[in-house]
Amino acid sequence: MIEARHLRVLRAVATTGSFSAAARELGCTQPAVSQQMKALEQSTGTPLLIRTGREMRLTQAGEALVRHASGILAGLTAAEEEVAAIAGLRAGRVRMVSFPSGSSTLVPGALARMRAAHPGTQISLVEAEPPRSVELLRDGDCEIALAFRYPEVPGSDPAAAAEWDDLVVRPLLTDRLIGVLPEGHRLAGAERIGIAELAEESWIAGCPRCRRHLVEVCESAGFTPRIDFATDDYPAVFGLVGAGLGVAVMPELALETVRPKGSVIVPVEPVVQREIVALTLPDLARVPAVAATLSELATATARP
Amino acid sequence: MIEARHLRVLRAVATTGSFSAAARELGCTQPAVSQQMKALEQSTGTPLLIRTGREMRLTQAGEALVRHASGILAGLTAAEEEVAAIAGLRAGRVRMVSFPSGSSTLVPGALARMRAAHPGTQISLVEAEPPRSVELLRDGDCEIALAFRYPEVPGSDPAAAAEWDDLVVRPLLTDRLIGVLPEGHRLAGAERIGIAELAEESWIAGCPRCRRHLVEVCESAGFTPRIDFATDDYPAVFGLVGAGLGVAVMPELALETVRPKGSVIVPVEPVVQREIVALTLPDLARVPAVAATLSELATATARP
DNA sequence: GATCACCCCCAAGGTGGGCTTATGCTCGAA
DNA sequence: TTCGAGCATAAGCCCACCTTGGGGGTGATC
Repeated sequence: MIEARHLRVLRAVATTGSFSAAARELGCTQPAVSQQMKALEQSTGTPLLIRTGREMRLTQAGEALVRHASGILAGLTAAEEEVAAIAGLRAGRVRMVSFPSGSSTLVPGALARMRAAHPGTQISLVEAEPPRSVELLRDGDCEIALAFRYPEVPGSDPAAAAEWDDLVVRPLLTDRLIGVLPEGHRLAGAERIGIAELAEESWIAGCPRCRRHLVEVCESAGFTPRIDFATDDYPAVFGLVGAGLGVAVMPELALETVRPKGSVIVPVEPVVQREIVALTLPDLARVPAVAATLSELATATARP
Repeated sequence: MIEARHLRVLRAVATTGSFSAAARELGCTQPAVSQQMKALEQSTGTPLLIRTGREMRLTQAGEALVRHASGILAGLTAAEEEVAAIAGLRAGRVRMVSFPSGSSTLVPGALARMRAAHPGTQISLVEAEPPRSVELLRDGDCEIALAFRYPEVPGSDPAAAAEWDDLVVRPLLTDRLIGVLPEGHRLAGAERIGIAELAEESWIAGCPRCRRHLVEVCESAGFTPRIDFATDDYPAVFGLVGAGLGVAVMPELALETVRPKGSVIVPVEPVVQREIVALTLPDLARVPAVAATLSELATATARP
């Protein structure tokens, strides 16, 4: 087995013409060069150098090795350079998956800053809801998944909390849920309302996880919500509420891109928060481009 | 510094998909693979593998390394193969230099056997007299030099004996010198003649070294030969002797290709022998193709 | 749902190789 | 002839690698 280190030494000996000069060029002592060449000749089984006292010449086998050495060492340095480019953020690809209201608000700024800071990196974004996005992450189809989670409601199934225990969970910000009522609702003018006050209302729920959490919160408040509609399209929620078909709770973050029409928003008690997090795999968290993107996401969402 | 061994392991991990399978393929234990990959990741400074519990995937940097690995490892195996071909006598070049009467007699058979036994080798031959041929050898312009030497005459300069003390000297055969007389010479019918009987003759000498030795031998026999002609062309020697211009001594080997015409050959006393040897450099003597050629020369000249 | 098999990581021990320093030898130049 | 340069060798130290043994986790199977 020829080692690349041996080829490097052999090439230095061939170009400089002596062991001592090669040692100086390689930054080691002359016996080190001497021993390496002896080891290389032993591993190849044939002499590579001719020591004539006057000068150091190559045998035919030595010439063959030197001829191959340039290509091999060039390949090695090219590989090192490419890896170093990825490690040094001069290259690298980050595929991000985000849930809809996150991609429209949190992500763009972070991506723009990432591109500006590290022009060589390629950041892509697709949208997917949390269960699917985590699946993409685990399957290797993305590097970062933006997801959200609700605080655990006492008495509910604790399985959800362990859902991401093998992932790196990086909290980005907490998003408060607010109530959405029709404009003419009896509580539309209230400063804040208790969620139990909406026990008799018809409810419009969001995605399955949001819906599940809504039920848990309502049940801990003493009632089971009557859910007539379920959609994770926020403009549709506003439309349904505005049409008087029910009430809803909605992440405050959604309001940054969707304007209520025919409905009013009211803070609800108890304060329900969802936490928006970035998820990645432990190994990926150490990939420079991924780490940098996570940092950009964190700073982009840091609001004092 | 990326090492070829690491690339080999990484490629095995990438193709097999697990450390254990790679270890089986490489013939080592699984912790060895694990440690090698850790070392490689540490030397590159970035994760290369994603351990998801289920399967082992490559990061982008890992993919880049594997992509380069094939070329690098192919280059290494190609280099090993070429060197192995030279070491295994499936390739290799031997440039031989011989003095004229050697090349016409000793060499052809040895070269033919060499070609037959190792068809991949390339044997070439050029002619040069000993001082020049040794120079070619020392300058790296040939691998084997055929030369001859005379036994040291007591009282003469011992420098000649040390001329080749840094070379590998492989004796091939000893060549007896015989006297050449004109057909009508008074001693032409003798069974053998003492060299002192030719003290008053006119002499025809050969190459400078032959001439020098002739003088030494004659002087130890009590006379100084009168040398009127000097040529190392044996047919010319026969011509000169046949024309009655003098007497000569000549290697018996020369008679194999040159037929005397107008002259007779007579053994002389004391028996003067020259030793024909193959010379090479110590390092070259260990080159397989050179060693094989030397063996062929030795067996070709072994006469029971 | 429990067990089994597989796979990976970690720690410890032993062995081997590589580098360095120091020394001797040879060769070529002044 | 002396001096400097260069290579080889030996001894010693240190690091790196490999192996063995044990533990934790996961997925499949009964």
